[in-house]
Amino acid sequence: MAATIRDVARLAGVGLGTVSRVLNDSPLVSPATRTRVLDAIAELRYSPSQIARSFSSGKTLTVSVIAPFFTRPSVVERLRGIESALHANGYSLVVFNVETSARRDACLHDVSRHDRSDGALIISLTPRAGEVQLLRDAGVPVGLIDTSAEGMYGVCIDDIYGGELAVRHLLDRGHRRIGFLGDSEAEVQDFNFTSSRHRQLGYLKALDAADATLRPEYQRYGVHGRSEARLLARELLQLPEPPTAIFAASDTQAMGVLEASRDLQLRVPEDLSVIGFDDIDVAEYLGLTTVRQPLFMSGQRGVEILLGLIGGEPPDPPSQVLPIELVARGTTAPM
Amino acid sequence: MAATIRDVARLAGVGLGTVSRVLNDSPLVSPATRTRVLDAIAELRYSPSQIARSFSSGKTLTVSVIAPFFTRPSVVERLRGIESALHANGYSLVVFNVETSARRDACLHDVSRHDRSDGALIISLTPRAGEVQLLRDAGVPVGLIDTSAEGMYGVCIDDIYGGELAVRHLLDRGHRRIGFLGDSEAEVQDFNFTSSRHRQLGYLKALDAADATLRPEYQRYGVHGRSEARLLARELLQLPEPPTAIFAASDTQAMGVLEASRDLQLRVPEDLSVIGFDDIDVAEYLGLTTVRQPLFMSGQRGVEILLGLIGGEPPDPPSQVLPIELVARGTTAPM
DNA sequence: TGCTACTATGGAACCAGTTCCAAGATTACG
DNA sequence: CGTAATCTTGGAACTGGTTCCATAGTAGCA
Repeated sequence: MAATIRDVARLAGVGLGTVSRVLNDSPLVSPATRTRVLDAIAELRYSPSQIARSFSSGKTLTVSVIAPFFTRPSVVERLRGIESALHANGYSLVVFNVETSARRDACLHDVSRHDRSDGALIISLTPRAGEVQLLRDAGVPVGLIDTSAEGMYGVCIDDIYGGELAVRHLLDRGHRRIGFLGDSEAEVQDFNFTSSRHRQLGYLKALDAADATLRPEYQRYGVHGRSEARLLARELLQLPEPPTAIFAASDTQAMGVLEASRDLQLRVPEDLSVIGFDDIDVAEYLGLTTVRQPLFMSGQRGVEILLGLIGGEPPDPPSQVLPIELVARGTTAPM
Repeated sequence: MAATIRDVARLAGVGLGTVSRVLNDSPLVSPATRTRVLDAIAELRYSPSQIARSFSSGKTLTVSVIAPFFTRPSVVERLRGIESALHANGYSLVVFNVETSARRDACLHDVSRHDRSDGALIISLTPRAGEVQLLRDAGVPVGLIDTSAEGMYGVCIDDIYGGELAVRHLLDRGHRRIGFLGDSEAEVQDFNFTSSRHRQLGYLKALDAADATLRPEYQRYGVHGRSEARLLARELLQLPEPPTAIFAASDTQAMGVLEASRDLQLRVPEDLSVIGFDDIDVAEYLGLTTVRQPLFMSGQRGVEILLGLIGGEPPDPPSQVLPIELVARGTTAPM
């Protein structure tokens, strides 16, 4: 049986409280006593029970992270930022991977039960009005990453502006027939993802500002993934009057577009310009032009915000907007 | 203030034990009483404190996962398998990302403090003899994934055989000048990674069996990563008598080799055959020939083993070896 | 009817820490 | 030297569950 704080107290010949004080680095212990206690701790190879500690103090030093499809490169990179910042602050992270809408709802609901963790970070999933209310009522500290919601705190980017940035890059190079490829309606609804839609809004806005004709058939939606995007892109490229450039709502989907152009023997960027979003690791390898967002940093900032909330300080401003930038590589060219 | 089990007992007009029994689905409660308790629970919107529960029962329903470089695609895929299996069994996972040897040692040591979790899964990091002893003494259930150690339990693959498989594939296609590209000595030492070395042993074994001359200059080592591999591959390919095929110890490193051949205007597979290891997601996209190992399944199996251990049943056999297979794609061809 | 066996229930004790109050020891200072 | 202020210290009470023992109630059976 492992030693308890009482065993230590007995061996050191001091009281319970004194041992607790030593453990918590309280200044209210004389050096001599402290030494005696530390010796006893070493002798008994005592290590305090974290569970008992959490139980009595009410702090778990743990944060829950709800991440949709955590194998997606962009999500992984955010998680790395989160882990790094949490670890630096002595916190652990519990990961919940959301791959179905049922799990999404369950996770958001469970978070409000405020138990095993001191707070939660939610990646990319936008809480609906009712859920926001639930979370607020429960009083759980929550930080949003890659999304925002009325009355909640977090970090995000301006996806609309990002979409504009991408499409303006294409317009500037003389493209007028520009396709868009984004997430399926079902996915957007089920998970309440917002970024694909916002990026599309930016696309529409940029086209509008340039007086380019909008063609509904140039906008395609499919389940997020390379192979789905490949099929959609093939459809786009086989239209009677195919687009000369395609803006994919994510780098992963842009990879599907590249595959499709390979399938159809189209050269990129000579016959087709392709631009993605996120600047995930492989984008550089592929020479993919894309809109870069600070993924790692989003995780770090999310943690800062959340730890602030846990400490009782609401961040100001409530929602930080991180900078994004266009990274021009080899998959886009003038017409 | 949240309601406690005592509030529920009072409202339902029953004893503490009875409420606890209802919560734990004990059959020793009459239907009428159960209903009364459930009503009280609903009325108070009571939800049991997980921490208190863990504290008093000694079970945390949580598992720690120690993962080196958890952004590497292969690791992420294993994590997904782990999360999926843990969630199916009502467990949560706490992730520790190891990116330095100091953290590796700290994590392995912390696990033995058996506290916040019921057990641990260790990915790819082989415990050293002293660490094995420490873990055994601490009595913490531990499952190893992608590695094995004397007296410990887990799942792995036969990396030596995998290396042979890869090299035989090249030999069969007439290649005799075959390079190998693996992890740096420093990395292997610091983290005690074994797979790169084992794959190299398979490489040596296959070459030996084929009476192909071994050339020390054909074997290069560098920090795991695409750009490092790219540099090493460039060195290999600029030798007076360059290899006609390269076996990279991982798909990520194989991508570096592909970059290097692009740099040097070498066509793959016409001028150079390239084979990787793991069959990560992008391998298919790149048409990379590789040795596939069941990553997702390794996570699942690891969880099965660990939960068995937690339940008191040592797995038989102690170490499972998962099947691997060669996936021939477009980056390898006959000379 | 009386005795046994089993079901249902209440609640004290326990898990291992933290917190805080009371009290003893020591120091400062007039 | 006495008194107040400050520093140390001990330990009871508390956190919110689970467990288990004692007991009341009930059914079964001769």
